[in-house]
Amino acid sequence: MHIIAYRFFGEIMALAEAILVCLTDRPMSGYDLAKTFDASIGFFWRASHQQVYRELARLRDKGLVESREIEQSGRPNRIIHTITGAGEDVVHLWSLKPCRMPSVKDELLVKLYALDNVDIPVLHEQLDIRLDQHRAKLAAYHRIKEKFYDGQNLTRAQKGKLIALTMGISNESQMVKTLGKAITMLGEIDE
Amino acid sequence: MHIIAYRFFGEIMALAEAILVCLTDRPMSGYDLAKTFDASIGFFWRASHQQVYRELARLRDKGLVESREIEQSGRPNRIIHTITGAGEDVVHLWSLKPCRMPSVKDELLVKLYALDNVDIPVLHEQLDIRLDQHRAKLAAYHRIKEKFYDGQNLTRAQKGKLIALTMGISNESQMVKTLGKAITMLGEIDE
DNA sequence: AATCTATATGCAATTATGTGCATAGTGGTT
DNA sequence: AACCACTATGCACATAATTGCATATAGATT
Repeated sequence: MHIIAYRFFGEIMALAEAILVCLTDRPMSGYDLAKTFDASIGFFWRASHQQVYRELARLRDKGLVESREIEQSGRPNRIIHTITGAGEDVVHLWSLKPCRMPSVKDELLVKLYALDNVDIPVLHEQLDIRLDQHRAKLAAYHRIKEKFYDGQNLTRAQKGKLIALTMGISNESQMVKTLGKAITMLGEIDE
Repeated sequence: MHIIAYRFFGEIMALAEAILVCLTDRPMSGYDLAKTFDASIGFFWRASHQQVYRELARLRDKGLVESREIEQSGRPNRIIHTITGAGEDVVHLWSLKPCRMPSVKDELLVKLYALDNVDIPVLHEQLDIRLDQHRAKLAAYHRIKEKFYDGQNLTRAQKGKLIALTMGISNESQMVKTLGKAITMLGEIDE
């Protein structure tokens, strides 16, 4: 019966679950959520503010979150969303389902693959830019780790976030190394 | 004028470019392309066979590929697609455009992030499954590298594919290591 | 005085992706 | 003899994501 209910809610929509997960921590407005997706959980699942607002409307329609408006003067009223019992059930059922492999889509690698049809100096620049982006991401991860997860007495919830963050750090530092190698290899071709 | 032409063709559609890139190598049928997306170029840009056929129809409409039918008996006729001059121009213009960062979407990391709302033994299994998937991918990359790119006299086109493949190998072996570490960290929480 | 940044919400239109289905013969396995 | 995998193409529908826009005010900077 649970499974039928889950089917009814639609099969594959991990954005919904990512939002619900954020709301298990504390009730939030769409704006708060959008900021969260620009930072912490966004490291593992990217979403724009439009996506967040649209998904919140759907979650409200399905009764997975409850929303109440907070009066404000000067700016639009805040709408605070709270996860419901049904929402928590959905999160739990989702946690039991197998994970899909993340879908790979990297233009930079396609350009390397297509080296013979590509402007090489420009590609070189693009690799440098990407290297900087990964370095920046790595630095941001490190800052967060030191700020929030460097203590000894971490809750289980914090430990989970730390594991995810640690994976992010490993992957980013690997990307930095690998891009350096790719730039070297590309340089050797130029000669 | 070139830029206007490019705008006209639609801004961001790297699937189109990935297909065109494949066709610079040799003319191919949709079936061949779909297989290529299951293997080589698909390591860097995933696409299903439906996506490939749909995109081929669009490329034909825009005059970026030319298609001719080959009679076959027993099974549907093969339709062989050849890249046009306009198609080659699009590839070259695309190579000059900055690359977007690949969008991160990994359910497994979201589940780690959401550790407190997740079934831990099931998550453990899911991590093991993912580990196997990355090991399999790594093995596949190695097989291809040894089979096609281990010689000394590589063309420039082959060298590009080798760089991309090398990055793939680095990333996958990193994922294998990191997942191992994550599984260990998760185990320590159980205690 | 004008511009920029942050707060706060959301629609409309387009593009991209995924799922299920339909067709149809050949050759190999159980 | 029945079933499955491979070859080969593609439609229809549904869901997801991106881009551009729209509104509105406070406070800080130039």
